[in-house]
Amino acid sequence: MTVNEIATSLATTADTVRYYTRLGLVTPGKSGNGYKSYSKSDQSRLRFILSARQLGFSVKDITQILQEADHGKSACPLVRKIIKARLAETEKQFQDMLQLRKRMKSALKQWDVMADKAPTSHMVCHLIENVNSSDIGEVQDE
Amino acid sequence: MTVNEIATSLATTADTVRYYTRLGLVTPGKSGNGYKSYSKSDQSRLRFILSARQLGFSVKDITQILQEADHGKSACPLVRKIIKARLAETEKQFQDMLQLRKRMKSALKQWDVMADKAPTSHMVCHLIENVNSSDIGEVQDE
DNA sequence: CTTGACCTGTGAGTAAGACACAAGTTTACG
DNA sequence: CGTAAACTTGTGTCTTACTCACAGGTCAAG
Repeated sequence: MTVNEIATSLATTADTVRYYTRLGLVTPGKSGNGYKSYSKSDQSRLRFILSARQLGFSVKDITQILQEADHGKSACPLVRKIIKARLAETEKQFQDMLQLRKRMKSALKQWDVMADKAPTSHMVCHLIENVNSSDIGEVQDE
Repeated sequence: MTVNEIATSLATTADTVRYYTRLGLVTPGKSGNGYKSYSKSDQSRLRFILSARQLGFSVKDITQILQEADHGKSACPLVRKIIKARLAETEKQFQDMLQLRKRMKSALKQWDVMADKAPTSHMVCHLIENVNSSDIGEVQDE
């Protein structure tokens, strides 16, 4: 299969397949014309990669996992370990994003009743500089 | 003030201040020794930048806003416009992250009762390849 | 034989800094 | 006064996971 064929068969883009190929995660053969030729097992491998990405594994994680598997070891213990770390990260990012969303919504609300003003030397935009962080629920240190 | 002084006064890092300086968002003077010298108004400007970042504005957004303000125009209309766009983006990312978290949690749960297996030519790690995506679509949080 | 659609590899661009490095400067101390 | 530690400077590279651009090779149709 050519790049485009395999990409569409996996519902991804040719560029993405080329990217993983470039990193050496898949190693297609060459057909007579010099084009890369992807086999069924390349397809399995790519399917694995795409599934793992969907689960929040980084490409680096996947590289590691694939290396284990290529040495004949079971990658499962590593997979279990990594996903726990990634889940914790995602949880953190999730909370951060929740906070950000809260700040943004609160700001928009406050701004509804505020006028536009011209900038001064010590204030660029009073909307931003005067955002009421106690409303926003932000915790300042010191 | 030196880079470190202003950075700590704003609870950020010297590298971040240098980054914004590099982009030309602040233009400190030089003191005799060639070190950059940040003034009170540089400090105001940096405070504005950091506040805007906290509200989800990109550095590019901020560059634009600062340009308006430097031409003496009120940046408020632009600020209002941009934050709406950013809030929509954040909302999208938030939903995406919610989905990801759901997938991750569901996978972890499924894997609890699954054994480790060695890889085969058509399967790298059955944990990932056998994740039941229909389950994933309907899992509830608890 | 030409046209246009496909393919190739490589190089650069993205966001927002973090980190490295060589070199100049200031401060403290013996 | 010498020097070593602890600062500072600019510049350049690294990160993620692709995405796009480019110059050129290959192939099927007319």
